[in-house]
Amino acid sequence: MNHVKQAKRTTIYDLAELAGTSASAVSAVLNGNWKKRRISSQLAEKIMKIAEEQGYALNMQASLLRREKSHIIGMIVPKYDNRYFGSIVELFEDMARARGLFPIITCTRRDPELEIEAARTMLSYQVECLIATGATDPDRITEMCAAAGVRSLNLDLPGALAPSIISDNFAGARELTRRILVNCERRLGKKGPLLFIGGRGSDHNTAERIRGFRAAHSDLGLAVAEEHILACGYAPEKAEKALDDLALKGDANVGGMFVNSTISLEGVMRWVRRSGHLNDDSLVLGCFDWDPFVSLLGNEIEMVRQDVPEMLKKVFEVIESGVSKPVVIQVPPLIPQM
Amino acid sequence: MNHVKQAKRTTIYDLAELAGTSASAVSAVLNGNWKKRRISSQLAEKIMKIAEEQGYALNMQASLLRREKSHIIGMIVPKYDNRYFGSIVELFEDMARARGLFPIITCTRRDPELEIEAARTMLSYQVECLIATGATDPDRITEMCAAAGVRSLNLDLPGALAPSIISDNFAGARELTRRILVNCERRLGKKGPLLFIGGRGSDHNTAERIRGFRAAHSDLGLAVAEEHILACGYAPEKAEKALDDLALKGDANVGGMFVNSTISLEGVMRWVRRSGHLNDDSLVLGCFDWDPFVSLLGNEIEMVRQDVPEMLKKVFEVIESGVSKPVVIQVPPLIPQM
DNA sequence: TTGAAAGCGCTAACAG
DNA sequence: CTGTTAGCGCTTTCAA
Repeated sequence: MNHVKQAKRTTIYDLAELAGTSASAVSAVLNGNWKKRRISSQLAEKIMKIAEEQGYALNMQASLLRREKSHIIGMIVPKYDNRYFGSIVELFEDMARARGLFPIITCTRRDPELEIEAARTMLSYQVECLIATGATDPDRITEMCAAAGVRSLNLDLPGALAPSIISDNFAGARELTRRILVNCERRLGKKGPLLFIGGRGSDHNTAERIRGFRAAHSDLGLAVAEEHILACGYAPEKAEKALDDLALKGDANVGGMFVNSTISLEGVMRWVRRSGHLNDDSLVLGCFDWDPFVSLLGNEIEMVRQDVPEMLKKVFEVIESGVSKPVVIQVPPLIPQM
Repeated sequence: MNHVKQAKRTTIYDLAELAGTSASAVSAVLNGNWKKRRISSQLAEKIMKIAEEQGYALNMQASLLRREKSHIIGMIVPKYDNRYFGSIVELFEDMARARGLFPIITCTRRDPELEIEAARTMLSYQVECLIATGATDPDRITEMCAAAGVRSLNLDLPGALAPSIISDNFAGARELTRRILVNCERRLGKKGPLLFIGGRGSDHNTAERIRGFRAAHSDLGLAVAEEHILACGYAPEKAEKALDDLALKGDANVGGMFVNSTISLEGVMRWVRRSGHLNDDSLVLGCFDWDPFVSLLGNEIEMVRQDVPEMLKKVFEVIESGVSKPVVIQVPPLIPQM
């Protein structure tokens, strides 16, 4: 093992010279397709040994330039601050590698400009496929990709121009709402109506969840007041403020809440603690999202967990099937036994 | 905007032909260094317009192959399942981009094999610098990088061969322990001794935190029993089981605990809830880590938050200064006012 | 069983 | 002010 700092990296030409052979032989051996070329195993071993000794590392840029396929797969993701996106990224990397692909991921902080900047960069890196997770403007990304002849997919939030894999937000929200209502009756003796809080009314998922929320109410003959739907955004402070505003209007005597994400739940819980509803069963909560600490919060908060493994399974199925029509695949979320 | 699916991507030669000029002019214009070449702004604008129309995207592989520097910076990170690593990744991407670097990040699940596999791949992609975050075997990575003439840095967990930026675990743990002891006295009327739980005894951070834990006890003339140091690993189940075992030995009458991470805290809290210490102030906790839900758990859990912005600032300072000696830079963690 | 050579798309001298 | 040219390191025919 030599530790000489080399100004220039070792190339296959260096190895060829050391082995007394040619660059093409070295290339073939190092790529493992040397039986096809019927290179003597003697030469092959010699080359491998020398490569090892020299600490040779392939120059992927050169390799990729010459090759037709890059085997790079890209993903853009909005945030790393919750378990949902964290598990998407972790599992995506795993599954991509298992398929011989090289995953590159970038976080765009829900910033539309950054999203398309990131997409452009990924295209420069010759991604073969780009997955836009929770993108604010997925169709713009799809258009960019299409122009470069690259396929794209939407995950979590759907787009109109590419295949989309999303949770079944309507069914999940309806069932979650139903459970919160049941818990209300059991614990408070009265059935709702509930408050909906968190998320953006403009995003598809939130709209679908509100629809499910309404459906569950009307299933039981309950009416939902317009002012009890608070799609105030995702940030904790926004949820906290929305509840303060509601309380100021003297209208905070709801028995239960449907919270649209753990991030919003953070704000809700801060408000709850502040306003003295702590742990006394007087507030019945449900959250369309999952985090291990939530079940330890002590309010028996019902959770809906999006089925990340199944969603990613579908993602790779779509990629491998070659489908690029704008279908929407809905994956049922997981709801623990009641 | 043409939406024709092109089998072949547009190159600078295509653009040059369309603009009636040469590839080098196109290259210069697209790279922004055309005033150096004193290309007429007329030509420049024409080229840019055509590039736009054609949806041209640079082939980074070709560009990088020719250029001397890749401007790619790599990071490996153990997990995405907690706020600490999540914020490291998010901020790292930001800071890298702000410096004109392209960040590539990969998650290695605390798997030593995956770590070096990932490092090797990043080297193939010509990273100029590799940051090993919380690596189980940082020195092996440093050696690989050194052999390829690439600089490397350790973050969160130190190594012996490259600069390391880590939290001041000793001081942080000592202060956290002191606070837990004060809380014990205030809430329970007795001062410790405490239990230490979570982490691996073999990792530097855990060892330093145990040292700080011990120091805070001896500052107050308290002794720490060997069997009250439970470096049982990070997984929640391991913490839960360790506490069960301790309780079985009839030795669970500790007044307070120092929990080594939010991941371990998850297991601790499950055990607490199960064993009936819920919310009754009979258990005083502190956690060397931060998560917004922890402050909502209701046990007044003291937290130490690692100073991610400051740590990453140091990382880039070291990179930019060109230092590659194995120094260890310790960043004080943040502890909220008492 | 092996080597020579072309060329992937781009950049940077250098020569006008 | 602009074009020609020589590679970057690798893969892959093709010829021997």
